[in-house]
Amino acid sequence: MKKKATIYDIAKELKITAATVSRALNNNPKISEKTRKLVLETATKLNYKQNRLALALKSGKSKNVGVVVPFINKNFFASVIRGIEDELYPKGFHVIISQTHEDKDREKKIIQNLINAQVDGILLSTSFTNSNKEELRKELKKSIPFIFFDRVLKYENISTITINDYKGGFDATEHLIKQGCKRIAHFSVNQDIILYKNRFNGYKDALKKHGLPFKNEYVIYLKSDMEAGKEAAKKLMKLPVPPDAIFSSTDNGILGAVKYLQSKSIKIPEDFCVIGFSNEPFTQFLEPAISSVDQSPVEMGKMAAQVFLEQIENDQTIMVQKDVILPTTLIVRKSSSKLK
Amino acid sequence: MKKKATIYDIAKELKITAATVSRALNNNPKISEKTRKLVLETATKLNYKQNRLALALKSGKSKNVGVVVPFINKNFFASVIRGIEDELYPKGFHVIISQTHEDKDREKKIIQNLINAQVDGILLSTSFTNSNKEELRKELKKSIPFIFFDRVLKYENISTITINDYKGGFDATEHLIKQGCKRIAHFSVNQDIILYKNRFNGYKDALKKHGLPFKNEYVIYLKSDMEAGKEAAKKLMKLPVPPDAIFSSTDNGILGAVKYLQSKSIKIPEDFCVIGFSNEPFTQFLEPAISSVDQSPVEMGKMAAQVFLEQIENDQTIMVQKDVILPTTLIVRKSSSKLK
DNA sequence: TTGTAGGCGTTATCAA
DNA sequence: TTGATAACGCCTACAA
Repeated sequence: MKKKATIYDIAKELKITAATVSRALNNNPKISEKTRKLVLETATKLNYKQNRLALALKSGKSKNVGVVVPFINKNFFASVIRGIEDELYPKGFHVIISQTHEDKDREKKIIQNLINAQVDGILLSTSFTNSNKEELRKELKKSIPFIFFDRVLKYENISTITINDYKGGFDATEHLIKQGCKRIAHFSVNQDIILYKNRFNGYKDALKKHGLPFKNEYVIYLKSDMEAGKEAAKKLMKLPVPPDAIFSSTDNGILGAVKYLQSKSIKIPEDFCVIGFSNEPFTQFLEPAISSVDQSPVEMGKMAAQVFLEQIENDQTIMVQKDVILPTTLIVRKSSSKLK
Repeated sequence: MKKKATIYDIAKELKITAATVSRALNNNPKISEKTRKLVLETATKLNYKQNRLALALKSGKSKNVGVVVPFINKNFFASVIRGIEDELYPKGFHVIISQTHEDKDREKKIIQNLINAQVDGILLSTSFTNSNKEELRKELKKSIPFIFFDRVLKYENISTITINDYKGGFDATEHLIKQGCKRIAHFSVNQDIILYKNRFNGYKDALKKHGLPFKNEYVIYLKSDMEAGKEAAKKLMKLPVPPDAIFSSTDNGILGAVKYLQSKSIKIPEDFCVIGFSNEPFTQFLEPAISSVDQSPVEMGKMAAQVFLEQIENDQTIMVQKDVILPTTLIVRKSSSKLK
């Protein structure tokens, strides 16, 4: 358990000074080949490793970025992080992850902690609702780039990466209409999170475009889990005029609905069409396979990382806001394929 | 984009010295109430944040830990990381994640990078095979704790967290036998990864215990994906005497097998029983729901974190090796429920 | 080409 | 109770 070697150890060994060692290690041109070679040899001999902490303190750049998500063990977020890490690792950045547990206070604390740790930027998908927007603003008035992805809040000078939730909702709904569905219900979630509102608006506008009436009783707000989906489907099917299709803003919700409908021997897609959102892995394995809207989460992560890198590079200039909207892809599977 | 405040800024503001400010901020008893209050007020006024980097350099403790996995967007690893972060965050640690992409060279480099970044410990699930054991040893001879989880290599003084893969394999196989299956096949993976070998051995011993013959042609080595599972099942069913059950070391493998069997109108579980390993979320949603062996990945992460914390605390004493073996849980679902 | 010296932000030791 | 100073490991003017 011996102490780690420093440039001073190398210097002492060679009877030169630490500055020279530093230069040799950093390929500084102003140094003789002999010394460079000698230093390099001694470095490996002593098993020297550069202390990134010292460098970070000196340079003011930690080469760490913070990524903040509600939970990491959710396929969507894990995939975004995959994209971020894939993109940032080759540039020498380390990715620090933190989970908010959907807790506002925890989120705030996490952001402060990351700032204290001198991360070079923070990429986050918020648990905050708009009501907390003002409170969060203070934290964001820092000298590092913040980038929101997926669950975003709009602030001046803060970049965002989202998917086109509106179009995703619109396309999914229009697809159901084109399959001949006439009474399309919608599962939504907390409207404080803007992306759910956007999907909802896409749904409404698709109905309008095709002359279908919007009915309040066909819209249900539920948590994103299977049990809630079952309950919601049950409620819908008890209506005097039940729907003949559901567009759900979450795959978990539609999963519950499918299970409920199957338990009532309602045939999908013949009698009832469904489509979810997120294209979770399980949707393709079910029988029937469930149509869904793909969000390409890995791409989202890469894009967030790229925007971050851009902002880092232009640090001389003004921090420029950039709002990237990624396209969605409608994945049509059996659950909504009524027509041949 | 103003510069961050330091304790010197506070000191200057109050016409005292930085040392005093430091003491006030750290609740050092040797300080007057007045000064403490004044410092605290000025700190918030100037929006002072402690620079963890400087502290880390000074103390030699970065309060960061590295977590190394093949890919983060795989449910199992994401869940382990969830457990790790949940456990470590309250203790003030940040979790840095890196992905090896199953690439040995990349893994080695990642470990070096993390050490350079002065992490206080590294928790990893390796991509190395035993053939690379010696090469990796050098990296591990450092002054920080290393902890292997799930995919482990055994070294002296390095702790490991695994599940009881042997018993998981044994229980799964025995369960199939008790359901009346007589010709049980096995899907395995790369035998260089010890956990697959252990599951395999559990399978063999269960057969032996119940007097069933072990047949080499019933064992197939495949990659963990659906397509490979389909192929493997096809191969098995073309045998002169095809099996009547499969115990697979991966859920993805068994998923492919189920799809193939269903395409051939073979009834599960009536005519054929299957059981997987890992209890991936999708297994419970399929029709039929697939039996599997649960590995409680979140628990594994928590345990890995706890072992790390123990080793950090005892840093005065010898680093003591600890091999934790977590229990598996057999999850019986329809796919292997032949008996009523 | 190499050495000297200062500083990044903290804390700890010793003096006052 | 407070101040002065050194140290953590590295880099970079500036000087030699």
